[in-house]
Amino acid sequence: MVGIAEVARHAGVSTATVSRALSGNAHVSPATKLKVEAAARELGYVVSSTASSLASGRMKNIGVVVPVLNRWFFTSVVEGAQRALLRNGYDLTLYNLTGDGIERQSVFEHFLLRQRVDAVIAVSLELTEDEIFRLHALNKPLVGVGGLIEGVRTLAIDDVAVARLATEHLLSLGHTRIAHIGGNQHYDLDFHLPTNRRFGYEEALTAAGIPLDAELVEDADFTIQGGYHAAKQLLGRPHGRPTAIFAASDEMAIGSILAARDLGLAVPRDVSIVGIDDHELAEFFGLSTIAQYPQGQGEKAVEILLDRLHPGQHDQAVLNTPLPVKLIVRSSTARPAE
Amino acid sequence: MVGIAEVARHAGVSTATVSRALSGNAHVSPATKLKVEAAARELGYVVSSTASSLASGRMKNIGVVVPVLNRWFFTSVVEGAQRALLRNGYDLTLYNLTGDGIERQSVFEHFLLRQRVDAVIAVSLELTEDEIFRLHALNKPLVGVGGLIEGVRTLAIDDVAVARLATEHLLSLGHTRIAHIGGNQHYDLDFHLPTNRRFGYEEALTAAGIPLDAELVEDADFTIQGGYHAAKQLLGRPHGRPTAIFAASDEMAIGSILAARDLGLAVPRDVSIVGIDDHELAEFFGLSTIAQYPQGQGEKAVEILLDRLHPGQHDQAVLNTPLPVKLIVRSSTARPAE
DNA sequence: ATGAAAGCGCTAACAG
DNA sequence: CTGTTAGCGCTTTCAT
Repeated sequence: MVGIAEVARHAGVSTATVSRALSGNAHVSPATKLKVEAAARELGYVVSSTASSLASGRMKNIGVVVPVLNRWFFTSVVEGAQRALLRNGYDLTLYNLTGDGIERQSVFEHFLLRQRVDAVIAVSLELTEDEIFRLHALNKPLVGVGGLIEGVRTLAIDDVAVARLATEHLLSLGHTRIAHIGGNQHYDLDFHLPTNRRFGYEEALTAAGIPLDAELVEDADFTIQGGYHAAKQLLGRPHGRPTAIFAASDEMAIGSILAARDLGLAVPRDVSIVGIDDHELAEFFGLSTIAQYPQGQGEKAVEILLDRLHPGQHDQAVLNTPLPVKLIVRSSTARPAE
Repeated sequence: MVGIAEVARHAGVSTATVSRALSGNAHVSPATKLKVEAAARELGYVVSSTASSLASGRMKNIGVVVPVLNRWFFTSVVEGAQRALLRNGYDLTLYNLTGDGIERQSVFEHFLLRQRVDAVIAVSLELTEDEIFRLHALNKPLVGVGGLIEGVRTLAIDDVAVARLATEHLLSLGHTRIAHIGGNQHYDLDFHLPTNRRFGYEEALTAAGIPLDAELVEDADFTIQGGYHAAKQLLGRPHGRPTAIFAASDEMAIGSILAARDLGLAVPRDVSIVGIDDHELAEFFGLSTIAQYPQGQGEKAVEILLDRLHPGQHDQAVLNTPLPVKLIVRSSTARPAE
């Protein structure tokens, strides 16, 4: 393995200069910089990250903690974060907490502590007090995505507002019997998200002068299957079938579309359906939805972290932009039939 | 940050002994081992991975390279690998090659070279010669999952055999007009997989004495949407509609089920459909399929790598077991109507 | 079984 | 702007 000393010799400078020239952490005359870069390239030199980290205290690596990976939202956030990190020369160490609990515990008690990461992104984690304590004890920049963490800057769309918007879309079309499929209390990825979306739904109805009806609310687990079964309950009832459903996620909304079809109901003629996410399948199913952009959220989380790690090199305006959301009207929503 | 010296002082031993006691890399008397562990726990000592790596040359970290993350197969492999790694005290550094090409190049030319990983898992990558050369030049244990790499041990199901099995399932039910939806040549994640599955399909038909019919083969991109459109072509034709479809992936099979429904055809009465994967949605759609177990593939890849890193501590029998696959018959396949 | 001490390869004062 | 040099915190000979 070719080391810094060899590069220094070839370039006719000291190792310190090589380090400076290659890392850009100090001024080096353009001429020597070129010489050094040429020597490095020629020899195929790549800095040893362990040696560099040990000496500098910088890891050029950030940890991303997710509760599960196999969900569109989480993988999208990770993809976005990865892209932004790669651009900046950072590695991404993934910690997936799925499993029997031992994994989870060891991540917090061991893995995150061994000085491997400069910062961490916590995605939609519902954390215990102890876990939050441990995260803060790392004393490293920390940002949450999609789920709030006590005392931590978190990137998340305004769930109440988004749910209100989705419901208002249905109201504006003339619907008054609007059902809601939300998460149940035991949906453990994030406790508040389902509750907030339900609030938004209720707020919109109340503002429109429509009384709440507990019969029109079903719980599900944020999957297509869950949405399917919940929608069957809602749409299969003999009296007072809703003319529209607002599902708290696109996957549940897609399940609802499939349930309606299986019951012989046409979407949107017999029932309008709207979701939240703009999931990759939303377009295929013609689903009207409120888009959120998880890849962008992942990228932004990285930018915030890098700004804390290297202050002053980033555009504060960008860092403080609120997260975009957008109503996308496709063919799953329409005025109710007479 | 509490260091090894402090632990040594508390335990009344040398730093060398602490290192040995905690890493298990050499014999330490049970008594002192206990003392050291107690001191470490009490002080909340966790070894600095950078210092440890620099001194030992071991990173306790493996790199996982994927072409995209947001697909069931890839995330499943990563989840499996992650679990196995966590159990063994290893970190997982993720490299997602999705993007404009710069990312990809920098992963091979820079990231993998900086001595961060002890080994790498390459998932379903179609690599250029140069990339393969670079991977080998790392001189590190390397295993492929799902896509073969020149000169590298690769975990992959036997695509030809699996496709044959799926086709034979349909044949055994009495189908003779069996269509196939496979990947097109430009499906760039892995060039051979679609081809091999098509071979298996053709082999089974030929063995059954059924002539091949190019009209019954459609290309798609391995997505639900792609499968939907391909199936519409197949099932919408006025003459010679197939009575069964073998799709090279569950996502395409699910698309086919949706296409059949949209055409007013009942599954399996009017058309039988079988896929490959046992995707998380397969059960919901009642899809008959050949299951492969990507999580298990990820775990196994890790075990093979760890065996190379620490020879002799692993069960060779397990390492050499072929990858399991299994025909799962649900409600999307049946005898053809008279 | 344990201790002393020499690095691992690089970065960052400090000096010039 | 560049060179000299002292660590970064741990592992591993080499002794004992």
